[in-house]
Amino acid sequence: MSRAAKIEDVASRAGVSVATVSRALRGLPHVSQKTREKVLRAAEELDYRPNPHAARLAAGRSGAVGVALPVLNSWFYANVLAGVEAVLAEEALDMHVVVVDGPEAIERFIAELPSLSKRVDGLVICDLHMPDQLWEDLAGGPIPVATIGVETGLFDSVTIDNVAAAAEAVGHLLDLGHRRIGLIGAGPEASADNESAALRRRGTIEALKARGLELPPQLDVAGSFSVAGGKEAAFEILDRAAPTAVFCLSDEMAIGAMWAAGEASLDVPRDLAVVGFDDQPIAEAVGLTTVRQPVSIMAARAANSVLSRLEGDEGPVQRHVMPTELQKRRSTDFRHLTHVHAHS
Amino acid sequence: MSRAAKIEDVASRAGVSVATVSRALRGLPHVSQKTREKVLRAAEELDYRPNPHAARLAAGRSGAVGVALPVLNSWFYANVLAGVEAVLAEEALDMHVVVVDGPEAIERFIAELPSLSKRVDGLVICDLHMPDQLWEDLAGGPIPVATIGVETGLFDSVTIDNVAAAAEAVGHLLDLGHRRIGLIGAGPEASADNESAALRRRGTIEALKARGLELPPQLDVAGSFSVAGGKEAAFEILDRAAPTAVFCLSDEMAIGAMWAAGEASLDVPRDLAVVGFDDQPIAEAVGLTTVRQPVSIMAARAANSVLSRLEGDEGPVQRHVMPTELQKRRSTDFRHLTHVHAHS
DNA sequence: CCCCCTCCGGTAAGCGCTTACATTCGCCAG
DNA sequence: CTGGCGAATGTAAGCGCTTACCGGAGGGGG
Repeated sequence: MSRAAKIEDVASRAGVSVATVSRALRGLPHVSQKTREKVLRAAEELDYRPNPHAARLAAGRSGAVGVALPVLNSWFYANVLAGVEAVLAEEALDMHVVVVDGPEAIERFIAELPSLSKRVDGLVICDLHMPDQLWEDLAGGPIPVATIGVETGLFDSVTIDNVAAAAEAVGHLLDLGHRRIGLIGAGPEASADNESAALRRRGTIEALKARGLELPPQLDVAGSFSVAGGKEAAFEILDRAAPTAVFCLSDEMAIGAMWAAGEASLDVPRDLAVVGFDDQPIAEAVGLTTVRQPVSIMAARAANSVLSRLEGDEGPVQRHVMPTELQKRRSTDFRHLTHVHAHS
Repeated sequence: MSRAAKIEDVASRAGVSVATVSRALRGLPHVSQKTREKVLRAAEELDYRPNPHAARLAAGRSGAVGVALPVLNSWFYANVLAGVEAVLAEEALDMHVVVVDGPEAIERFIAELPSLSKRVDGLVICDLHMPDQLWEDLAGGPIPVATIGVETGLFDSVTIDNVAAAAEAVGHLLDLGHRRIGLIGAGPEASADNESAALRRRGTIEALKARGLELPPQLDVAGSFSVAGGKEAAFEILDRAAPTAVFCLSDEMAIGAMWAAGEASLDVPRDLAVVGFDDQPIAEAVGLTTVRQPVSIMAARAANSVLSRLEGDEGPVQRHVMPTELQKRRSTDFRHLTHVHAHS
């Protein structure tokens, strides 16, 4: 295998200068049709591949877009990634994944931001929380950014109305007659690092208040966004407050809660109604009532925002608020409840 | 914001040459302790960040590792990604994700391979199938590769014993007395694009044969590796051959099959036993018997293989075959017939 | 006291592109 | 026929870093 061809090789084979090759290969103007074909043929024959690093160095662009998210192996974030990937692939852009989990990773992310800005042309940031000052620094930086799940006012964002979505979910439970409703996934301290959770908690509280109810501390527990986390939190809440329903901030947690209910010999939904959040495919399979959010569409929209900024769009910051929809299923099916809660 | 500092700025501020700065910053020898400190201080003061593209161009290394996989939003691949990411993050390497789904994406992947080789230093390839010739080309290429789920003999690989794992799963069903066992996820044509599925199918057939049984075509159906795919395939198989058990090649499919059973008013496991593959957390939550494979450990191992090759390890090709373990749960529990929650 | 060897550190030549600017080439109006 | 004017192409200066190679400075043995 001879060493890889460089632009110079193509140039001499096509009998033109490197500048012409560069222009021809990138479809720039000021190249005659004939020359362009000659160049393309030469490149083809040599199986020429431009060296991306050289191109990036010279042009100052990197041909890559970064995606920052807190974890990879949850349904939600995997789908965010998939959504972003789909649009980047379309544009032949590289996808650079950065996982920012936990405080010290955020620390590192922040420290590396200037460096990151040099290696990607744009950035999609999902559910990351950092001081306002740093967002502003980012906004002052060289690359366009779009956020998912966070609203800074500085960048294009795509979010859902977490408050309303949670209120709808909890309202559904209230309509069914539930009065002791547990919330799993936020906890009183929520907001520091999980804005969505905090907002959903607020929606929950508002829905309760609208009926003259409160969210007592023992029905308001945090927990990791996983099956195990949901299970654990559910056990805790069942133990402390005997709720008739729980609203879990992710489907994984909800499934964990259903698991816990089963282990506690509680029937879902008769003894415990469960509502989740996300509507991953498994939710429908197990009959879980949940809030659907259009994850990959949201991700795609964020990616597209970055792309259009990259293409020079200087318009005002766009805030996309995507629709959510409560999917009512067996886990809250009122027909199982009529007898039990008829007059509560 | 003044323009970003370059190495030259650091050099003059520290009163040394750029060469010394480069050496000092990268921890190379031939720099006295005193000089190194001086340089580090200058770099710190200027908030200097090396331009990765320049570094890569000059050094020929890219500081990034690629990960190629067929999809992002399935539990298995999301965990592969997470596993790889964890080790790359440790080494401060960038992760470059390439999704290769479907024939024309493979086509494109192959076409872009030479180019990809220039932008990453190494590559982890997961469950990709392409002609031997191309694997050999890759092996002749400049970057180390490790594979997950495929065994080429040319690269370090990490796999599981799919045949044995499937045989164990099916053996379990046979031990329970099942005789009409459906297989979902492979199908008679398997192998073209999904080697793992083909091997698991072989294991299934072998286990059956060991008991003098066969896998009739109507019990041997393909299907997409998703909840919906599993559901659909299950309906088909239930309709055509009334099995007493199904072995699904992923947990998602198994959950889809359980869903289908429910819709067909069949009790799991009484009327239909279900076995999955992967053992994602949800499997335990829903009591699904399944084959556990250590996904993120496998991914991490593959990533580490690439890293050690990158560090110059020239040893012989390593083939890691990771252990699997059948997790027996309610979905195949014959005792379930009498005790509804006889499960820990 | 001189020489050679070892460390440090500096000089400068790239790495393979992009692009501002210069140059050439047609072609048409005068 | 010739000057002029775009369009096409070439020239060459970087982009910011790495590294081969070279010189200089100590230090110890002869």
